[in-house]
Amino acid sequence: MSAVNVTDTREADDVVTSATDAAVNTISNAVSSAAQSYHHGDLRTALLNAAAKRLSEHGVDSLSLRKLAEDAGVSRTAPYHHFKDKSALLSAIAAKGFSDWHSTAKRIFEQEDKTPSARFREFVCEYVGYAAANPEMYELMFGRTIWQNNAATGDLKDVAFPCFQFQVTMTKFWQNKGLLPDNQDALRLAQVTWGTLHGIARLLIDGIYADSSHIQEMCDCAADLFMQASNKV
Amino acid sequence: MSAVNVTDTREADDVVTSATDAAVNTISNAVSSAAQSYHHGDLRTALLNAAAKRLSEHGVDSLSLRKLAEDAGVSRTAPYHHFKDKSALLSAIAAKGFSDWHSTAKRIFEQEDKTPSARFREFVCEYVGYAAANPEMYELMFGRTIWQNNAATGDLKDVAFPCFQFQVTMTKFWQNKGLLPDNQDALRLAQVTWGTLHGIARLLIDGIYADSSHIQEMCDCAADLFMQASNKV
DNA sequence: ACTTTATCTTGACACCGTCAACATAGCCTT
DNA sequence: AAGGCTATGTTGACGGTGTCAAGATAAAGT
Repeated sequence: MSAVNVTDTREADDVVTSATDAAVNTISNAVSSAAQSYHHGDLRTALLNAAAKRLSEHGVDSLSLRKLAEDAGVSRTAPYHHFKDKSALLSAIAAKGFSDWHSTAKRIFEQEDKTPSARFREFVCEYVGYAAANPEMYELMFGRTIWQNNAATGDLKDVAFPCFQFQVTMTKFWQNKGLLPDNQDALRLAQVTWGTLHGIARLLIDGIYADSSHIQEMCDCAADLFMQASNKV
Repeated sequence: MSAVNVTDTREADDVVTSATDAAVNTISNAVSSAAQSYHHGDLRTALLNAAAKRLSEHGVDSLSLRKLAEDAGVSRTAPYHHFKDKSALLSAIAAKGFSDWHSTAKRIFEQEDKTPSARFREFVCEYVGYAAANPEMYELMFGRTIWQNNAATGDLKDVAFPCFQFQVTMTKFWQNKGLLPDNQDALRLAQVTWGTLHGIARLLIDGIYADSSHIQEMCDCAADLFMQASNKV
């Protein structure tokens, strides 16, 4: 009865292919661990992958748990065994984004062969460029969807805060190198410089009074502005 | 049959108060023009008022057409006779926000009795202060909800663009007064300075690595930064 | 072998935006 | 004044959403 029941519930409308599917499963199980038996095998990552795909292709707004479940070939409520709710799933995606960005930032910052000034300029461009190139991911990472009401998961904070903190570290370095004014508190200055990049990114992403064809000019202008401010009178 | 039908559909469960309601209507009609007859009288503004209230109290996310309709004492689909869709209603609210902000900005900018420097500093504080004091309205005005996919109404653009343009006008003025570096293109500089304010505002509103207790310090830091940049070497 | 536990399933509920079809009432024309 | 036009209201219905509850299944531990 049990075997019949499985076929009934999952493939009642397609008995022919079920045998084939089973065979494929055996192979793909060994290779990619993507099972199609009653228990999925690695639904969590399957959901995250599907979400990342949908996110970049159709935007954060059209991300529904039900669609993701369908993508993963699983019933609507299955995701709830891996994520507390939708917000938790979004947080998990954003966490990966922060992790990636943190690496990128570090890589740029630690290029010993380039002058601090060049690295600073590159960082500005890369930041805005990343946002413009991955608008939906940026929106998710730095948008209210996740952060409002302190809805962020503990896991997310664990990844995001070091990322924020790094901004302060870099700011201090640039202050020491004379690229940024050292008559300002490092934390405030970090908030303001980051705010500038964040603001430009958001204006670009949301299409408010800024066009992607002007990214380079805007970044240059911002970098000039900051570095000019450090040239004492 | 018609009178009976009205009572049936609208107050079938409360025949007792219907007479009282009618009496009240006669009065309130003369005074506040808020009718409760079959035709509401001024549903459009009633909806906008209800929306503004809900917006500030419960946030943009919990704004549903159905709730607004209920607030206005009207059926779910009635709003569709006044707004094409939900987005149009949100645009209308945002339009009022832009109109208000534009006035505020002008008022600050045109204070002849204060020095340009003082006005600049005040503008920075007022901008961020407005955002922090009206987070939901700010989110609506400058958030992706309205602007993404070029979904903004023509009416909205008509109000918002002059508001954006004013930012450039002010920037030029401050450049002329030597408060902002004049070796930068006014449009770019306006985008960057505005971006800074926008970014700070968003970080504050979304609660990302910035706390409302530091608003003043952050504004001062930003203003210092910009004005320092104009002091040539 | 038995039980526990993790995982997945269907069913159900309360929302939501929106369309279609119909009802009402105020206004305009004749 | 009578009759129709149009603006504005109404209910009904559809497909979509997140989420809970209760039951089915399989794997893992005893």
